[in-house]
Amino acid sequence: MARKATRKGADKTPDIRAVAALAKVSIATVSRTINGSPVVSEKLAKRVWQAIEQLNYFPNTHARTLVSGRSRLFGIIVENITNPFFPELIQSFEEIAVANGYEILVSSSNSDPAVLTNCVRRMLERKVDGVAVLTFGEEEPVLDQLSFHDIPVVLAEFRLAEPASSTILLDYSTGIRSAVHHLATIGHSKIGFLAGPHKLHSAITRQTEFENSMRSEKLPIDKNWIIECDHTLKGGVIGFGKLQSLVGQPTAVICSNDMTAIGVLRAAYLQGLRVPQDLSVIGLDDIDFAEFTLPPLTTIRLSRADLARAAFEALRLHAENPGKSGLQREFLVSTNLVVRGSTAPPPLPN
Amino acid sequence: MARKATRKGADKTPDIRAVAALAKVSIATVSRTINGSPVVSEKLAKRVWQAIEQLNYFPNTHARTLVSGRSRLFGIIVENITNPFFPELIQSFEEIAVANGYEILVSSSNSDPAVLTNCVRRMLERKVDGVAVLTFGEEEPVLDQLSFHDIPVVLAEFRLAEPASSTILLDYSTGIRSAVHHLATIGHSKIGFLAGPHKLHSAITRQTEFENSMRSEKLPIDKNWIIECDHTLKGGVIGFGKLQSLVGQPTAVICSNDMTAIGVLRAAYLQGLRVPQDLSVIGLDDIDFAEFTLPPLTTIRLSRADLARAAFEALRLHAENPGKSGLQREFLVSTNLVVRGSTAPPPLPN
DNA sequence: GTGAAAGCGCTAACAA
DNA sequence: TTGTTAGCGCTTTCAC
Repeated sequence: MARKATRKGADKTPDIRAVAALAKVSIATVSRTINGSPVVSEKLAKRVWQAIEQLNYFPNTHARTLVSGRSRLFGIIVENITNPFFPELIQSFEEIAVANGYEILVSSSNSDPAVLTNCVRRMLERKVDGVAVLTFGEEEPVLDQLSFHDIPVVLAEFRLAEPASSTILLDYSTGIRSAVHHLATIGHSKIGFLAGPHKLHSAITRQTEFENSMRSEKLPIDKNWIIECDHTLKGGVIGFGKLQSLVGQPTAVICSNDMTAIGVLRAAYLQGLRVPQDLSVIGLDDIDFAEFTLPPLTTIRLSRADLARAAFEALRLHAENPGKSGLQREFLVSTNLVVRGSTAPPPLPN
Repeated sequence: MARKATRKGADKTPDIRAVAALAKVSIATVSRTINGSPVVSEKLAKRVWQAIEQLNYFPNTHARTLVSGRSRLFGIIVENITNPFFPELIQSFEEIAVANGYEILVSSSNSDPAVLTNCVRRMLERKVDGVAVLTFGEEEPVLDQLSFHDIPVVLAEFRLAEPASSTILLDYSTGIRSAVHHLATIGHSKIGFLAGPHKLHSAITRQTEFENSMRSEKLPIDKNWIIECDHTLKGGVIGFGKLQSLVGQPTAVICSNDMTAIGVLRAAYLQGLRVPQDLSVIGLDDIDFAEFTLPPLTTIRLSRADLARAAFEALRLHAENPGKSGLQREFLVSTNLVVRGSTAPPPLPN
């Protein structure tokens, strides 16, 4: 309010020159002060900071970027912002980025290669300092474009030859093995798996890990009980429907993600099946909502915060050491089983 | 792959000069061509486009912004990206923005004024061409800052004197009246309301609209049945608990948003109350998930797409006509009742 | 330790 | 119609 009176059309947002003039120093000194250069004398620095405060000055990022070649912008591409897993991931990533003086550009690919390509193009235009491609297995179409421009990349479950790239490995094994073991322990042997879309590497990996775990537990794998879904709630409903139409039926279902599991919960309820008495259900992700399903979902937790932190650290490492080699890293994000209410011993055969 | 071979360390991303040289024209002509200036001759334009293609050139946004003063960046600040309503909103906003050559900067305020202030500051630094503040009623702390810099703003349910601002009015009335009327029609007279946090204007408005509707329907308003929640699922659970602890109890509950309603659904279930036979529940928002709750949620739909479009159009109008007056607009986004399975006549008194 | 000056890549005003 | 040129606001040599 007081402000509005102060500001009268003509005067524009102050620039570095205005600060220099007010502090009676050169613009170079202002720049050095702002950037924390150790050479400026305390006396001048103080005058500069005072002027900055007085003018309510802040540097123009675009000018900075133009000359320094660094934008302090990271791109993050997710598969689908509408799946609760991703907002939670973005939230973490943003928090970390902002805390470290970076800004983020978010895009969802919606599983469409054309959209993905466009996302990357736009990020390139904005001169991002790095891109986290967290689409979990659809990244091919853009890898070339990205590495062609030498821009740092971090990928999930995908190794790239580029020196400015790192990868985040998801240790599905621990979580999925625990899940299968948990079910085996309480007496299940007929376990189905609702997979994610096979075009996603991660979906394949999860399924493979499930199969491996079943073998480890010496449990039979029935290929009919492995059904490809699409990681959406509706897909879970449909997938479970297919499972039900089979003659023999599993007593437990592990799902490739939580949304699918929530779909199963819903479908089971509508068919009069009680979870967990009649059917055990396990998800994967542990989205916030998993705690609140009915019954609360037993699920394999994949920490968004860990993922976000790994992605950020990887990008920062590359972005802040341009051209340096030997910086490729592999981050491991683990998974673990969270037992809640959707699993119980199988019903007694009648 | 082929690319990688092509690209050898030394050569950098092409700039406008490279294009000009290859096309044998001046950089001005390249600039004009790219920006669709009608004066360039077809012949030269063609040469320029060829060169652009050949070099895989794209303009540097920061340089453009620096000289033109326009960033083609819009900021969007939401309350909490973790509430499904907002990702859906962001998705729409992004689609529209990208289709129109804009990029977006997303931030969530998390209902924290300090965070909000910081968001705005960062957006100012990035020189956004406008900001959509869709926090639904917590915007005060930043209004000053924004208008001080003459940056276009669009707000929900809040009018600003600034010429470069517009507001989106939410017509809660239609939807809420329909909801109350719907309940009244099927026989409810004891209707409770789980409100949003009172620090949000929108929450107050929704509650007021509920009270008005009750009066219109000549239904009694019991202040004990109006409980302040926080627009989260957990908040809905708690709020419903409070409602249950009262001596007289409503036969229907309208919630200030869907997450609250989902909380009620959950709490009711755990208490052995059947929805809709024992209790009718109505939400507000119609998030994607509402269709999949058990039972499917009857709710008051608030279109994210409409909201996003209004916000974008408002911002564009101001951004593309800088300094022009008479551009303030008021957009009206309507609401309407979507009847699904969570409402039914009240139980007969026994 | 400080300042002058050269650009970063582009647009727009002005000349031709 | 096209080209030349002056900056946009900043960082970063290079002198002093």
